[in-house]
Amino acid sequence: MFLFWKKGYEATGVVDLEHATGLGRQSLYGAFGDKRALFLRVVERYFEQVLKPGIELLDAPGSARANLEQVFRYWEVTAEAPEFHGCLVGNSVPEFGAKDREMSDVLKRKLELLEGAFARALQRAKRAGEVNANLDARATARSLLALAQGLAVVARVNREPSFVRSVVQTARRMLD
Amino acid sequence: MFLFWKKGYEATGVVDLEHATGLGRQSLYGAFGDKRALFLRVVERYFEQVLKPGIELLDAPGSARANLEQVFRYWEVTAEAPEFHGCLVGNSVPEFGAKDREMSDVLKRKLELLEGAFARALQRAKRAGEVNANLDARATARSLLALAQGLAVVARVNREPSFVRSVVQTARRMLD
DNA sequence: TGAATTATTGAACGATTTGTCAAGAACAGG
DNA sequence: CCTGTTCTTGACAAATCGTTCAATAATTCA
Repeated sequence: MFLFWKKGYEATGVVDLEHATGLGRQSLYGAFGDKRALFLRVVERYFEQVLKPGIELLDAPGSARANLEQVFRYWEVTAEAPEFHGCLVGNSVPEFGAKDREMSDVLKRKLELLEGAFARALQRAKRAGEVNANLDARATARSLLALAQGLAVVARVNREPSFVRSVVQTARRMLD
Repeated sequence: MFLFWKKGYEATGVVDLEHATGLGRQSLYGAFGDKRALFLRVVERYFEQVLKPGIELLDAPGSARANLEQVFRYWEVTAEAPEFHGCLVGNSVPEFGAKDREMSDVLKRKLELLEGAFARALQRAKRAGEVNANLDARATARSLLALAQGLAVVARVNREPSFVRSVVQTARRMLD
């Protein structure tokens, strides 16, 4: 998973995958079919291990606003980490967007699930009076998604921690 | 330029470049050196033709707030266009981020120039009382950059015009 | 016009790509 | 212990990658 995450789909060769997994070639192809199918599994794995915990955190009972704040803090610690490779889903969008509609749809669905979780948390925070009452939950959820994806892209080249903090600060301001 | 923009660096072969430019192979290599050098030229060209006009628009005299609004409208029309391929710079970040620091620095500089233009416009709008007086120009500029890059990524798979409009609406709200 | 330089063309290069084949190792059940 | 199945290993095949070579065409300049 980390190979695809770090280097992207095309730049990762099957020989790299062999070294990373320890499996031989025939085992890889026997188990997954081909490279593309393996990548699909990796996307699912990435969603389960990275995005889904965030979604569950947003849906966790208690203060939705506090949940959102925790997600923002998660953005900070990951994007400031010395080895940050953005979001596997977002990284893959440009790579498949022009030539693989099915893959694009898979990626799109993952982003939609994240957007939905943001929207639910915002709606819940709104009802609890934890965020601005005039806030458009749907539009804000979409913007938080875009902000996160943009942060994932820009923070890969701009390594200043202050950059990440500026963006996260704005994310917080969006709720008030 | 459009080939790299649409398909990315690795996915674009030199045979594609021949067909796109009409030039023969030796001519391409004689004129640019190699594929990577050609891509560097393409990035410069993209900056001149796409990003720089936006920067100049932000720096244009008159109402800075109006200039910002015009940029937001530009986001809308481009991201909603039937053939939208995101931002060449942002698309390239994941592709080079893990293996080509020099290229990453080039991409980083392009994003910084955009961020700087946002910051100047925001500062100017602040002095003119066209935006919230408590606004942190630097942080907001960084966030507008991230929002734009995120929009460029997500809007490639989520083709609903309402998505783009939601994000742009939030960008406007960030100024108040 | 003639000679020298530049530009273009098609073929070929070596390296690397994904995917497959076939032989051998480990293991299962009877 | 022997046979049949599964798994692993390395080599191989076909295609494509970026790049270069060699020959031809075009152009420039005296």
